[in-house]
Amino acid sequence: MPKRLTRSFFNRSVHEVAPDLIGVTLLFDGVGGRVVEVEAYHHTDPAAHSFRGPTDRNAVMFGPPGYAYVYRSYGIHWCVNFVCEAAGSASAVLIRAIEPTQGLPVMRRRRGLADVRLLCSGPGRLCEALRITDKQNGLALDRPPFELFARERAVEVVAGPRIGLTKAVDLPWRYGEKGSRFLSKPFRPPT
DNA sequence: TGCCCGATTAACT
DNA sequence: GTTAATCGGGCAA
Repeated sequence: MPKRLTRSFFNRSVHEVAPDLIGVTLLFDGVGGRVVEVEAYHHTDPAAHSFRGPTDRNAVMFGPPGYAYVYRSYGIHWCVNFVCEAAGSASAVLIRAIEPTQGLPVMRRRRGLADVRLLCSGPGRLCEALRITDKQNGLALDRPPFELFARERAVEVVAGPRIGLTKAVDLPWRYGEKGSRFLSKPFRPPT
């Protein structure tokens, strides 16, 4: 039986937590799968929502670690982050892609798609498949409806630049499972 | 109050 | 490769 992650998993540097999340199983109401792609954001990072200080929207990022920060992207999609480090450090990991393992029929229905590779391969896509919205903003990650299970086998993690940014575009703070078919975009192989 | 624009996605050419 | 969709946050005035 896989081991559940506790909230203390997140009470570390966001740059340790982010790669450690690859291979972790994330379920929401029993639906989800293995995390295969994430990005790290830190309050000193110009691309982070917390960079300019606390606001109504990013308040959860300034709270204690182990909670979900959900925001609206482009007025259309929802994206979910896991808050890390000590309260007030305002750092978080954006969950960008999941390899679906649990609840495939309901995810297909919500997404209106049959192709398993497109169900959760992107931050907006996975929130639609798991039905995560702003109603989940601020929820604890170690309590239902969230469930997190430690990885059961080793995974090979690769890093690269984050996606879709106009600031701090070169920081290599995107992490993913090497060779996964469920990434939102492939990682460029080292030259 | 007004204006610009984004941690995206899908549907184009 | 390019672009529309769509709207709240954040900042200037």
